[in-house]
Amino acid sequence: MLRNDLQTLISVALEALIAEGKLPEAVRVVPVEVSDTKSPDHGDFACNFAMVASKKAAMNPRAIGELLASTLATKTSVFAGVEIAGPGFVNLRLQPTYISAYLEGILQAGQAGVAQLPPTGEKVNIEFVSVNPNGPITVGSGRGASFGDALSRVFKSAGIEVHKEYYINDGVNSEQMRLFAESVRHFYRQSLGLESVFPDKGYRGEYVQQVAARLMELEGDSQGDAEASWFQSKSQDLMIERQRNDLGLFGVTFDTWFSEQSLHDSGEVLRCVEELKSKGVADEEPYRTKLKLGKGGVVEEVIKEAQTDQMEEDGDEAEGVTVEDSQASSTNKTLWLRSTKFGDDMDRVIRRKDGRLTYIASDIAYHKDKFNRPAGASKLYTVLGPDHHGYIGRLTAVLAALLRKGPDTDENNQEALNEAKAKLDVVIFQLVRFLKDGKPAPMRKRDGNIYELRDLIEELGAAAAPNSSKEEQKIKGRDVARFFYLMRSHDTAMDFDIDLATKQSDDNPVFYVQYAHARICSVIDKAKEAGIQLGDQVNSSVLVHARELALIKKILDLKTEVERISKDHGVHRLTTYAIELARTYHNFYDVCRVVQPDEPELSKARLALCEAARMALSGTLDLLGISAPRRLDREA
RNA sequence: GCGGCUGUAGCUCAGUGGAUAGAGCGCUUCCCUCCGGAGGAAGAGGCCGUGGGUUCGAAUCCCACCAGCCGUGCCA
Repeated sequence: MLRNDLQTLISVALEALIAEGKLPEAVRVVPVEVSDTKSPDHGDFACNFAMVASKKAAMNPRAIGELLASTLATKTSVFAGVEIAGPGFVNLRLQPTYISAYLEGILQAGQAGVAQLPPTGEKVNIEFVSVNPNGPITVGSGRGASFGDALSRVFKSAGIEVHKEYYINDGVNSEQMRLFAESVRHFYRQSLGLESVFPDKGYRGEYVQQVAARLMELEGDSQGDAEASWFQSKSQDLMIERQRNDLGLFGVTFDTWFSEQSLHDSGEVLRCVEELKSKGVADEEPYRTKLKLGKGGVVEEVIKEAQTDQMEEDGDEAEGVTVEDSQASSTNKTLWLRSTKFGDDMDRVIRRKDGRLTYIASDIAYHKDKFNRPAGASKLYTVLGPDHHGYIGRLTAVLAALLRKGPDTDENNQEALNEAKAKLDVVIFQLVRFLKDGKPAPMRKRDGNIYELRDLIEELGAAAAPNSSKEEQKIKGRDVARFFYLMRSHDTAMDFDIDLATKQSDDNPVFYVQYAHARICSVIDKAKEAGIQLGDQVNSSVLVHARELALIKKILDLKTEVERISKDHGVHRLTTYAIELARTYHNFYDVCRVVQPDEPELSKARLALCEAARMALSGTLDLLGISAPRRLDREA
């Protein structure tokens, strides 16, 4: 890459200066950074080394800059000029042919290589969406889905092996699932004309009735007297299938759909619980530790409270799972995970007095198991919505408890906690609000219906391509929805402006980017008609125009973006990059005519540049999970 | 009480500790002998919430405060 190559050149120059004794050894630890310049007056790139190293070298920054500049200036094939400016910037003005020569590398690497970094050997598991199997994928989950999927794509592009995972909360005795199943049962019986009472606090949404209708289709009318457990298992499967379809419509797929219940069935949960007991991080002593935390998470007070019967009623453990195993239910004591040893603000219940296990118990087994996908995974990412903020502490504590080695000492516990923090990254995305006619649109309606992701996709698709087929509308809707979700940092609350998203015109940034791609394709076609072909030998050195060079530099930036985003998860910057790349292309197009039959060499080189820009645009859109159409037609 | 997020142009928002803080929309102009005008160029518009600190240098990092959104405690 261009930037890396410049960094290397500077590092080599610095080494030479150190060897000659002109710079002290101490500056070796100062990192070399190459940054963009704001104004073309400052050259192509700038290096701030002189200012940063000034203190270490005990030298005036301009003096360091002079040394560096005069050394670099001898590389006349690379630099057209190296100047000191301002407080000590070394401004690098590159030879146009040095920049344009990079075009050949881009073309050789091809579409697959335009954003691809070499393998790092790192392996990660990323879990996202994971909504309960008692409802559809909502527009709220859409944010997590687009973010998690795009982040996975960026990881892969950054040379990291990725396993995408969806966790199904299908523990058999969850209260929510029971209610959901009874609601389905009610609608099923009702349609048979059987007597039925709608369950208290049951689910009324249209999708519940659709599940009942689908059951009728698949199983006929013979199940009117079937038990709730039958309905639970069947409706759950149908709901998961629907979730999978909706996510597929959105372009999101998973490598594994992992069943919570499978961990109970295999006995893995109980094995893990025993393991924690034998390690001494879980016990049945009748007390709970709570930490009163002050500012910055400092422990102000440790409260050790005796267990009362009332504690058993705590709401946060309400979604328990009954274990049929007699040995588990035979005990009459609460089993505590001493998570306060690992940074949690209170101990958590693993198993209640009556033998029911809480979801913490499954989380323990699940997190242990996750490291197997991909085999030897070194890091787990969990993408959660804004209401799950409280999970960070307890999930980290769960993992730390698993990882703890040696006896129960503060040092060992702290070390385990540090390791857990390094291996588990819980990424919380913030709230998304939908605006329609300038007003917030309700996510959950009074009649029990839910604003579903599939509704959003259809709505956006129909607006973007009113005369197209349903299939094309779905693609359009998906493209617009994903782009809008990803325009803002996952870390900040966003407004999704449906009115703007439904515009098929200038204002809509998705089409601005896709238009640039379509425009390039059109130019390539036109060139072909004029007898100028891609794939011919290209002399890139004829590309010396400022707009041509700016475009090449912008294309090369894609890998820099990928590398950075793989570290800080700022996926939204890809949308900014896509817009900037499109703009840089339009700038080029406006001034540099590609197809010029009387200038065959220049035409070929510019055509090659068009293809490189096309690959970069297409590659960026692919990272976002958005299509790169060859044509874009405005519809009435 | 504790935690998270936000505060940048009239509006919606970008912004890697760096030089004169950017884009889109809106507003005022301009560019089709033309490869797709869903395009391009120019202009007006800013105490970067407030006050301290760190730094050669802060919209960016740290602390305090103000305002807003969201989550979640304790008193049991």
